[in-house]
Amino acid sequence: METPRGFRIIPEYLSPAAQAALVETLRGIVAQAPFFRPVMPGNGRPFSVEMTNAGPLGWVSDRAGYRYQPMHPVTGEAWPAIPDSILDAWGDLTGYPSPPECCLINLYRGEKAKMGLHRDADEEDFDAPVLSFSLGDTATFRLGGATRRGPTKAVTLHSGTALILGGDSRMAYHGISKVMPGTSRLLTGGGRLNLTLRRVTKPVPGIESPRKAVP
DNA sequence: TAGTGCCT
DNA sequence: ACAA
Repeated sequence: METPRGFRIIPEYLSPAAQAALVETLRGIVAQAPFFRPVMPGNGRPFSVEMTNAGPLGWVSDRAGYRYQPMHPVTGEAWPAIPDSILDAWGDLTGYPSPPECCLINLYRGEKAKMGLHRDADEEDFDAPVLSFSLGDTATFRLGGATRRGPTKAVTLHSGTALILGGDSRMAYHGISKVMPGTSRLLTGGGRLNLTLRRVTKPVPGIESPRKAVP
């Protein structure tokens, strides 16, 4: 298949030291917002991955549907803040003028943990790219096209790899078809973490919303 | 249809 | 393909 122009993959974007530091930060986030297992809308079938979020809005799924919401579905607490290092990476890699509002954290444990073909379509803003980072065990990512059926391309994601779905690939179907247990020692107890950053609401025109004051 | 489970 |  022809690779879309807005699709970018940056192997080793995060150094081993940066990965270790990020995992440490994520430990704090997970302590505040524990992983939960979402279920499918309607039939209530459980996901094979566990999830939590950081940022003003978190992505959740339950029998009622997919949505973004400001609180953890189990604890009712607000999501923790997105780490500064991740916000910096968003600016660096996307150049998008507004910050991401959701950092979805997916945990893949064991051979059965997968993510079927889907597309990120619950946002209001489809202009912003989707940025994601891989941590821990190596995985096979599949990139499809504009429909759920049709050919897909396999992309291997190692720990530290950054991936961007932007432009003509923003609405492409994609998923994780396989995770190879034991291929990384980054996470205690093994497994794979994926961080997905998204802008959810449309930025208000004229507001650049920098998070650091300009001296 | 962000699900599983066959089959080729 | 499935079946809600």
